[in-house]
Amino acid sequence: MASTQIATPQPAEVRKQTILQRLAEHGYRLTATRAAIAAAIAARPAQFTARELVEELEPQRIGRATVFRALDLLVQIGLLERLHGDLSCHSYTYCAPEHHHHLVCTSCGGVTSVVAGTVEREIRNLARQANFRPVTHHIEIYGTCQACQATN
Amino acid sequence: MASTQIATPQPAEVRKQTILQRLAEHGYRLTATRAAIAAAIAARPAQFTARELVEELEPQRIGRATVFRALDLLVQIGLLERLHGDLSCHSYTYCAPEHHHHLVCTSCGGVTSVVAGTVEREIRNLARQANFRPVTHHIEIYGTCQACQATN
DNA sequence: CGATAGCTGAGATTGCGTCTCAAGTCAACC
DNA sequence: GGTTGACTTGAGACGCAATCTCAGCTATCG
Repeated sequence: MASTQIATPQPAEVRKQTILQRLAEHGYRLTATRAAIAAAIAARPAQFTARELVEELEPQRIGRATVFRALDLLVQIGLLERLHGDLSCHSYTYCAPEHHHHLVCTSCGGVTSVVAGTVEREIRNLARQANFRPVTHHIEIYGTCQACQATN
Repeated sequence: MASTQIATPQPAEVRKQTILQRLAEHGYRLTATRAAIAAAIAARPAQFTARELVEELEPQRIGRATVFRALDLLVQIGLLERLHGDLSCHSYTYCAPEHHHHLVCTSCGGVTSVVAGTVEREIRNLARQANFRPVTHHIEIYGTCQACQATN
């Protein structure tokens, strides 16, 4: 097994079903509202903000509070992750539950997840040299994805 | 030169002077208000929030807006950096302008800056494998610093 | 010293995110 | 197939950080 894996994105329908299944597994009820939220999240190509989701779902009479509750739930379950862009506070991205990092394209906004064993090892080395006991870490790499490199 | 360097903190007075000098270099005026803000920032041991700074400076009749303007300025110049804790949105930390990463102690809140050549290299490798052209990246490592390990 | 561009503070304003609570709905159990 | 109880929801109020505005002030330069 290579130390670096690039996650292949799932189609929207699969993602929606995954979200609903995971909610059920964790003992949450399957409601029409949650299905609508799951569909909206699954349909988004990459990262999105809470605000966007709220605006998209408002015409369907789904309240702000409900959207925020659902986002929190999904972050907790591990199906969404918060990203920390420098400008707007945080955005969310759908992702697999294992530990991984993000390649964020500043041109198209696309997010690719990678599992990076080598980097993990170096992080641990680094912390040890500073007598620091690492618990968790965030790595976000900003740049240009292959598709956007081609079009520019 | 080792690939990993742990930055040694400067005394507060030096930091304050550095801030004022940098502002002048960038063509900004040196005012009593900015000196007070610089002193307040320099006196803080580690990371701090905008709110803390505002509260500290309010009794001196320094307005909210002014503090935020100063923070933005210093981030732009590269003397402050925004950190992204998971809970409260962002906090600031004083830091040297070169590229580096942070070891954030979740117990005492202390921030240590490290320059990590090896990790940088692995990041580039990782991006190359994904056909991604990296421009910048953030690495934040959360855990327990040496002092806090001892007291627990 | 005088002019002016930059800086400042107070308060209004915006907007994200949270809280509350009554009403609605799912799911388990009979 | 009903009943029950706990979970879920929407609307609006709310709290709070951050931004905006604008009139007055001041550092800097000539």
